[in-house]
Amino acid sequence: MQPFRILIIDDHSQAREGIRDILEEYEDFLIVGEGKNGEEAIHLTEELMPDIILMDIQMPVMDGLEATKRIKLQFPYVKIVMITVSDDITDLFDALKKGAQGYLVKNLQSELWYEYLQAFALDEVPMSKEIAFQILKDFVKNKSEPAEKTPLSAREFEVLKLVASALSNKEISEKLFISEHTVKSHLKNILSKLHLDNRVQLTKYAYQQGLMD
Amino acid sequence: MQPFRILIIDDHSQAREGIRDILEEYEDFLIVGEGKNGEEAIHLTEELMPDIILMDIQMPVMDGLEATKRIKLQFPYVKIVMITVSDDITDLFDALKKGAQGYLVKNLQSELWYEYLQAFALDEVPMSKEIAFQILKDFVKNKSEPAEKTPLSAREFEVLKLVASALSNKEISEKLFISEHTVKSHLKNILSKLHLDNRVQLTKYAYQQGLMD
DNA sequence: CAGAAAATCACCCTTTGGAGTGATTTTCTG
DNA sequence: CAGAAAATCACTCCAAAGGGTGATTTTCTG
Repeated sequence: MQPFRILIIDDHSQAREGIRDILEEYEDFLIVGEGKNGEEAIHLTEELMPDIILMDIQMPVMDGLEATKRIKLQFPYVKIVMITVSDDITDLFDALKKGAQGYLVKNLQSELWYEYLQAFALDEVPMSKEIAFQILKDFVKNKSEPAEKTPLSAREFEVLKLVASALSNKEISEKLFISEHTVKSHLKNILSKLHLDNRVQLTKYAYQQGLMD
Repeated sequence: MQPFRILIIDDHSQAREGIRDILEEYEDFLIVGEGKNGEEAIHLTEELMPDIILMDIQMPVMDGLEATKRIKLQFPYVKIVMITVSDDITDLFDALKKGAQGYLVKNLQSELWYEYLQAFALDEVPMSKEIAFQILKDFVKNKSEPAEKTPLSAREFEVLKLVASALSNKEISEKLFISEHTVKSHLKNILSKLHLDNRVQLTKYAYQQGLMD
């Protein structure tokens, strides 16, 4: 089996080194190139045809989000994982909207990097449930008023998961010891926040985002 | 009190071993013989006079259903429990019609095997529909492999994927150039075949089974 | 070709879901 | 503590979904 060809894009050379050190330990990953901004990312992608691009979000010249959007337009089959320091969670949603398939926090332990990328390369995980959940939770905790992109509350997230588990409103109400009215109310808010129309779309969303087991 | 004398009939030696391993832990069960097809089952029954026969359904030479029918003709007081891998639900009903008093799914936890056989041997359980129903329900819930007997047609699979894409029946009907009635009809059949209740469960199923992109 | 299986459509009826609106209580947080 | 956010509940209305039953046409297959 051939190794997965990986391209690293980050403006900090130490960051690139760190990632390289982590991944070089594993034979099934081959780092085929490195770049330090979005423009280089595009050129290197054309040139090297990597399987996976690890892309920093904040970069000079052209940032990771813009580069992701353009690369996905030209090479939709390339997988792009955004990397970032753990603070700027909100950018993740933009990243996903622009076409990134995954998301990694820089200061993750190296084994987790490997585990995650391994699964990611094999299409097993769109984005791990834990990471997604963690991000959402952090997001709820840290961010207070992004006004436009309102995060789900913990309770709403709970309801979300039960809906996507294919429970009816009635079943959810019994499980949470609240009235069916309340479940409907939560669901209404969830759908509104996520810009979805019904529970089937929500279920699809939950699974695609890797929020479920 | 004497142990119950048990005869195991299964064409797979590992299966027999598995069952033996489970039952040997309990003193009130004694395995008096083993056979690998229906013919052997008949001979061994004449020879050994077991109290209970655990009989696989699918076997070469003579299958478990036929063997059950003949043995019950000759030795009506012998109790026969059909054992089977979890897939072939419909065969179980045939087994009951042919005279089997009970059945067990192979990949049941060992404690349940014991509990069930224990009750069975003591005539505490007249092999009622309750158990059948219970086991069926459990096993539909836990082990939801699509039954081989009823695979989805290509069209049904097409509808399945559209449903799990979160399209409404109306949208699906427009996409496929058929009436909404027909979509409902397909969906009804799909849900029935997969033992699901609604489109949300189907969506969950589709994603969990990796049927979606 | 004939029978079986699949696909198509129709109608009825009940349950569930979702939008809209509004209100009260609880919890969090500066 | 006070105000904000979240959680709770209630009610109406209409659309969507799903079960049951049955029928016709098309396609597959021995």
